[in-house]
Amino acid sequence: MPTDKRKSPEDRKFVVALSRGLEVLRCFGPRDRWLTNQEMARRTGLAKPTISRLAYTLTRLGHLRYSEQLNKYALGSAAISLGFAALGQMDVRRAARPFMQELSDYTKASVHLAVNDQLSMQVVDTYWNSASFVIDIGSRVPVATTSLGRAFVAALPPAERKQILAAMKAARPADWPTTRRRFAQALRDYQQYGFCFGLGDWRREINAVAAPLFLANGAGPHVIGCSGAAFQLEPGKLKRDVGPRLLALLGNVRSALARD
Amino acid sequence: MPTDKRKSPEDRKFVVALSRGLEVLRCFGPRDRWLTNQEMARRTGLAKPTISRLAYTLTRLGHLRYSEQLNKYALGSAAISLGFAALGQMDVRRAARPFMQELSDYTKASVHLAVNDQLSMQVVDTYWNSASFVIDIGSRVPVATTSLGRAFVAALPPAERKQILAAMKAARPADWPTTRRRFAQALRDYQQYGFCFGLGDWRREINAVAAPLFLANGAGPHVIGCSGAAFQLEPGKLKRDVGPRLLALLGNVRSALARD
DNA sequence: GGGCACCGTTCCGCGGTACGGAACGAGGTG
DNA sequence: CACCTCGTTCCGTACCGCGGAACGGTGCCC
Repeated sequence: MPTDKRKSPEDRKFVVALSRGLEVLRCFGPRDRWLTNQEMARRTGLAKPTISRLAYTLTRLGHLRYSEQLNKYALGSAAISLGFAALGQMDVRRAARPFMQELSDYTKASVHLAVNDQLSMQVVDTYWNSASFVIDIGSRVPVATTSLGRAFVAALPPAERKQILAAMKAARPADWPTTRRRFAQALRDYQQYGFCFGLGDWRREINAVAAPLFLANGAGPHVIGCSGAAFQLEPGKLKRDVGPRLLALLGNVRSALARD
Repeated sequence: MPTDKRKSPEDRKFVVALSRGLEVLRCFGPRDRWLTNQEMARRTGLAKPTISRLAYTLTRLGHLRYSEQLNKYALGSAAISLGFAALGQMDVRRAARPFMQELSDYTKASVHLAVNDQLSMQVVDTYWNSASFVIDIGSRVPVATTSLGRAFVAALPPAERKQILAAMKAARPADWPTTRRRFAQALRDYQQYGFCFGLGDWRREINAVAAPLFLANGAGPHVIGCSGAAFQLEPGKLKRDVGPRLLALLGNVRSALARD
């Protein structure tokens, strides 16, 4: 469902075997460390022998590893390594570090840097102070219900925004009415303030603000957000204090990036 | 060269297209953010049209992104996301955190957690105190010349050790005599002390110790190491103070992992 | 501005590769 | 011991990916 693996009308450029292999890697969520052949087949919709071959190939390349006793596969170190190669090239991360740390110090809450992947926001950097509430590096949070996701969607050009909203509708039809309303609000917030809110709808008692950061390098927008206990970050404070500081932070990051 | 992409005698299970696609992703090192079609072709040894198709596929899947004005490709957010999914499942990382922090506090040097990938060690977690010397998360260091790499190789079962040494010989024939000698020494160090040294041969004025950590989950050995300025970490101190503390750290991590 | 060199994409026919239904083998269970 | 489940292997065929060659675009130099 996520991407239409079926090649469009006459797409001879699309290499199906590669796409399928990556789809296999993708079915390892944070939840499931070990997957059986069968489970991968179910998730990807591919035939068992196909999975068997792809998994074999991925194992030989180090992207998966195999447990003899469990007869199950898990992600291997090559997969890690691949992601980190990508991470090392994110100079935003380096540039944003001191400012994120500073905001975290000021708010006593956690500050996150995230990028989008499918219907999740992938947290690639985190700062926190009191050990109150921690999303670690590597966590993924849903686009639909978090300030990070809303800021991302709000920042998207209309065409792409439509696409991702459609994907969300398809993924969770039951939640769509709520989702739709929340994103409409998020869009208004973004236009009015420059940032979006998440007030207890991802996790109760957690409030957050987030704002997008556009870079010159042609990547999708990155998002920086600040989240913490609801009693500590009431909506008023987010709107009048934390949000504006977040925008200032983004400005600082942009000029730090422009400098070098 | 790294892995023999050419299928062995009669390996009908190996999916070449998938392997090639991943090889394309692999050619993005920390150094090179943007690669042209041609450069990828050169590095992988594949024909231009092949690269073109693979890159197209990877771009559609979000693992690469394309700059219209540069006519170049860079790693995309899906690649990041993939790596982090793997990272999130490394509970070693969570378990080791407090102990690594502690060792870093004590030595005033940096402490690293790394996994192996091909001929590099991939640093997946870092702690440091004084801002003296920092290898960030995401860095890669060579197996050949670092304590991290030596500890990894020394910990390998003989058959695999032979393989990786052969790969290193093939990659840098000129350095082989030195490399060979150094690894022989590393092996002795490992047998005698349980850890290996890196004394200025990766970067001058940097000394380090590292030791492997075996886990029950069937993954290759992880490695934890401590590195810092040579004048601060003289060989004697590494051998008598830091090294033994490193071994204690490993013990703590193991029992922390066994607990839950 | 014309010519040239270079690079990336597209074309297209062939070769062989990846596909998946069916058979096989291995554990586990009643 | 028969039965079930799950993963791998077998194998013929369809068709997918391959790469040499042609094409179009861009920048450079004379």
